[in-house]
Amino acid sequence: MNNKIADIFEEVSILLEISGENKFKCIAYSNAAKTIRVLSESVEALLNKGELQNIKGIGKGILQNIFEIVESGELFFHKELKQKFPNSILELLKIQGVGPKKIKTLYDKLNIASIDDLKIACEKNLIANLDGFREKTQQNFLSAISSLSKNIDKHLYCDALNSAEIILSFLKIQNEVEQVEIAGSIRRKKEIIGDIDILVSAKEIHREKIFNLFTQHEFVEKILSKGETKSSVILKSQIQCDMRIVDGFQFPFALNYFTGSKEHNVEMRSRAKKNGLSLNEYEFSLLDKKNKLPNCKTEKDIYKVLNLNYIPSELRENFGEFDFFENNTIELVDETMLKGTFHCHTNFSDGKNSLEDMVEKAKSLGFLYFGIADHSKVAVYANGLDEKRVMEQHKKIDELNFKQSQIKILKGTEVDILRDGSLDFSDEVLSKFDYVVASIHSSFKMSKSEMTNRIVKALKNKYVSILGHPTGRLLLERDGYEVDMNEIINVASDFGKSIEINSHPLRLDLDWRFCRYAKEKNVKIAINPDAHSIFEIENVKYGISVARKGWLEEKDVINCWKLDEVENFFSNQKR
DNA sequence: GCCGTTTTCGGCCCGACTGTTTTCAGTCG
Repeated sequence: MNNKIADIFEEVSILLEISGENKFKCIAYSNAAKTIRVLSESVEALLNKGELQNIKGIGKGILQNIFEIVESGELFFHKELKQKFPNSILELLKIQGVGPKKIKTLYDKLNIASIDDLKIACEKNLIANLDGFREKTQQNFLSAISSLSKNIDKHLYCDALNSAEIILSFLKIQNEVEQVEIAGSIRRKKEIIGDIDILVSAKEIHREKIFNLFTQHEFVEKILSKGETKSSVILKSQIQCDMRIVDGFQFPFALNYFTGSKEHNVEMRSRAKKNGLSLNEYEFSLLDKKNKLPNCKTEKDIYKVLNLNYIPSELRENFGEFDFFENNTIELVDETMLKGTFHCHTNFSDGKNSLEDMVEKAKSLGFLYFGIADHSKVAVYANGLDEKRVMEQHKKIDELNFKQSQIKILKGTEVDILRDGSLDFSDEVLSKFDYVVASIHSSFKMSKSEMTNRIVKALKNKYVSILGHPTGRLLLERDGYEVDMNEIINVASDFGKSIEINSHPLRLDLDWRFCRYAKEKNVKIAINPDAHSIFEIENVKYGISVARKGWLEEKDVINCWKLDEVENFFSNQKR
């Protein structure tokens, strides 16, 4: 229900904008949608308890609307708005340079209500004759429509990071560049990245040269815009990259601003105002001339002026960080804290490398323990192990453990959760492993409640230690299966089970948005690479990013624990 | 439509860039 209400409010917000409504009314609906989407309790429950109206951003009008949707399943006001325009009209927003105002004009004057309509109108040269539109705008529309079909507006975090790091190293060696940092959603470690933001500080006389070096570099495919402080390009990797250059003293302000998120910035500026200051991307300025202008050399100083402790970039989503950092700080988990991992495949099933090679790689990464979890027998496509081959693998692991003591190899399995929630090995076989990762690899299309029950049943098996990739999503490729993640976390909490953050760049599943709830419920997290080769073991770094973004600390992540603590955790689960 | 440590009305974050204009509206982040 929460998502349904959020969807409706989001659409209302956009449709009101297209209708030319007061923009703050639109923002109010959009804010309400965002607030409702991230509630950890259902709207119905909050409504029953009479607590819904206490939530910031939900006033009298929105509350009435929520009540109507809960009661009748729809919102009359929303239906009425929708009837004013064809359904397809919202897709026009996907086009770069098209916003609500242009949509209104295009619809009123030329009856354009879809991307196809717009393309045809451009090709017929109809746009260039509209008031406020000319030839250039028409060309831009056509080019934006063609990039849309190339899907260049969304990228995996790892791909965007790789491209960004190439640019970063190029800029770092330029003499004219004083400071350079990756900002934007990469710095916030979002799982999906729209574009790359690079921030540079340099003397004004050098700016033009740096912009030229950047835009004329061989990694650039196309220049989108070039101004005095900002330049945008499309890279050969098909990712848009924006670069800004500011003065040295402006750098912390600009870094903070261009890291975002937008929602975080809005709150920063509103807090500045309450402190008699105005904040922009370059500096603080005084609203009340009687005050003294604060001196800020770092981002930490900026937060301090606003009576906040330093907020790590990953947490800047206006997701509760402002309340928390007024009086608290947090030391987020980081890569140096990892002592091992639990979900790696070998060539016993569908991994590319041998047990020995995988263990050697784990040693080289400084791990103290290393869990093997090959597929179970039903995963025929992945050469899953039957009971006999499990025993062979266990024998091999015992031998390797006997031969060396630098790293402890743990015996695990990634057992399939079958359609009915039972597991692919009997309890007797499961009892022979040090730990068990249980995952779904089949029958994705079940109803939300069936899928939730399926996973809950598996979690209740006393031999299950860790729930693997809890939604099965493949980012930008396949949505996860429908599942009530709050309920899964509740059950994991009741039964002392761990949930995996699968660190494969395509998965990053558990999603960071649920980590904080898991932490609240004392559900421990395992950061697992799901490695199918020695190189993929290093993917744990992406899992660390998710964990940081999900507010997790060393104590919340079992891979950060000592070997005996981990072994105790697993054996206690079986009691 | 929401909100309040200058409260029940009058604000609501702020600036760069583009493309259209000839001073600015729209979009974007």
